Amino acid sequence: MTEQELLRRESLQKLRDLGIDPYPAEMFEVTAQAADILSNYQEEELEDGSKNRLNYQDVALAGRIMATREAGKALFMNLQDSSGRIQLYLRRDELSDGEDFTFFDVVLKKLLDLGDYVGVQGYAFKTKTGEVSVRVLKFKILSKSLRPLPIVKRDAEGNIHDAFTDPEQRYRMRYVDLTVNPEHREIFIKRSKLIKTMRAYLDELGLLEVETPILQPIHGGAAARPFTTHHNTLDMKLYLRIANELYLKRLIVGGFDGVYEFAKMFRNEGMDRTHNPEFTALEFYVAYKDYIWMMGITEQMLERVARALSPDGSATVEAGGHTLDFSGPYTRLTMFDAIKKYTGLDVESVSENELRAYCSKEHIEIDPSMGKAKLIDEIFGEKVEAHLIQPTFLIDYPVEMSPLTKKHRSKAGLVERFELFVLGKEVANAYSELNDPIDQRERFEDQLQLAERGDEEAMAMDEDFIRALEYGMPPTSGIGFGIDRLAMLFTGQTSIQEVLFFPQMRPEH
RNA sequence: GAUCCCGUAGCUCAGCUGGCAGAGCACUUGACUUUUAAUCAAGGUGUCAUGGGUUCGAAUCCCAUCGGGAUCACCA
Repeated sequence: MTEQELLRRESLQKLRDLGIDPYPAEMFEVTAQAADILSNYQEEELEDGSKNRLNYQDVALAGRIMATREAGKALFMNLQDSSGRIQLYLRRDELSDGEDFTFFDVVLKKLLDLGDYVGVQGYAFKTKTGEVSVRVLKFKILSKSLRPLPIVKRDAEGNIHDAFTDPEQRYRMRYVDLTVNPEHREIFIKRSKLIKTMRAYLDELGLLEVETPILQPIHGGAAARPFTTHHNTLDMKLYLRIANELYLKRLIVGGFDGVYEFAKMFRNEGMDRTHNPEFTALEFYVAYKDYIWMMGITEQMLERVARALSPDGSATVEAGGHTLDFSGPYTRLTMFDAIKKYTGLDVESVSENELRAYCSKEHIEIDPSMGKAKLIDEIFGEKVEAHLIQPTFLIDYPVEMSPLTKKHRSKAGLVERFELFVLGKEVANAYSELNDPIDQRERFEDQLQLAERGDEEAMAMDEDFIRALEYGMPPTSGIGFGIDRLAMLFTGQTSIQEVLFFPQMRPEH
């Protein structure tokens, strides 16, 4: 243990010796928050120049002590609660029992440490320098802190000194990060608001929030490598879901007109600043709609999110050096037109071999297992994606890349699918869902062939899903949003770890 | 998975042409009844990530390992 930890344990024992419980059991009733008092405290000046305090004259607050400034027989502290920080002013004569100054001189000045949780009762006032503070008449220790917090100081110009910045420590000890870096709290509050706004919108649309299995016997609905686990009683292999799409569509088969799920997905793939092994998706499916309807819904929903998260209610977001405008309608570009626009290449009229030649010339990595559709996707990823800064719908994908999507109503070889790109990144993926069970079986069979060709991510046949479609699924449109990506976008973060409370880390020791 | 950078006090960091382990904040002791990066006086911080090597001597140079970050590859 370090010197400071030993000292804190000694303080703990001394408190007990004085008959003070450092971890009392009974609740402490809080009647006010720091931010409320700071923004709403009022006083009036009387004719004789004295002040008449108008509100918060009997308040109880609780939180952590984050700074102390001793001034002889007076003491200033900064108390931090979940709303912010407020200054406390304590006087020895007001916190002592007659001539016994033990509580002030020993407990408050010696045994109290930064980071301790305390509860105080008193009244709001303004100090000589004009700072709204709480004059403390009763003071109670609620929980003793045994480790020193990093001390982050902010000077009069707002410059931060000795910030707690090491990403490794911030992620491993997020509780410390959240305590000392209020700007990081804000990211998570915004994330929560993002999800709340989306949920409210979907509820208004009349969709039903549902939950579907995380442990799945077949990992369907996306192209990705799964985590595997084992159920002892059933003695069978199970997969952590890589997607929930096939389950949500079963619910549409079952007669729900619209369902949504905020779902943790698990993918056993690489980790970097935009990928965590577990991540959150919002998926929703609505009967009797198509992908064109879904584009309109997406525009409405994201515009509402942008306005809810921006301080002034505007639909624009500053991120990655751009001002992103989420008010619809967004640009709609077919995949082939997008490639033509940014490369001049007309992928529709060229052969697979010509595409291979183009990729070699442009140093785009390809392998023999790739078909024409995959080559087009590679070219798109290399040459187009990064240009799609403002929200853009990319529509009408080759059928081979989209085994769960309905064939295009008028364009042969394509499907009714769109992906939404913002800041060069995909944030949503939507289709008119394939509901023809015979076609769906053929698509799964094509996937099996891809698997035999060496594609590790090809989808597996799901007989029960086919059976469900055979009973009949209404025409349906569905979409999936990457919630972490959206959170990054709307909070201006470039690393997924900054929008996850507990990003995946290697073991510490 | 590959490449590069980083790891020194509780926190932020300096020290790296090899020669006694450093600063600010935090902490300890004392002064101060409206301070606020409080101030003033005095004081102690340590497995220099871990293990090995070179050397009279290693925080410093070399090798390996662990952890993190950035870039690339794969993916959402």
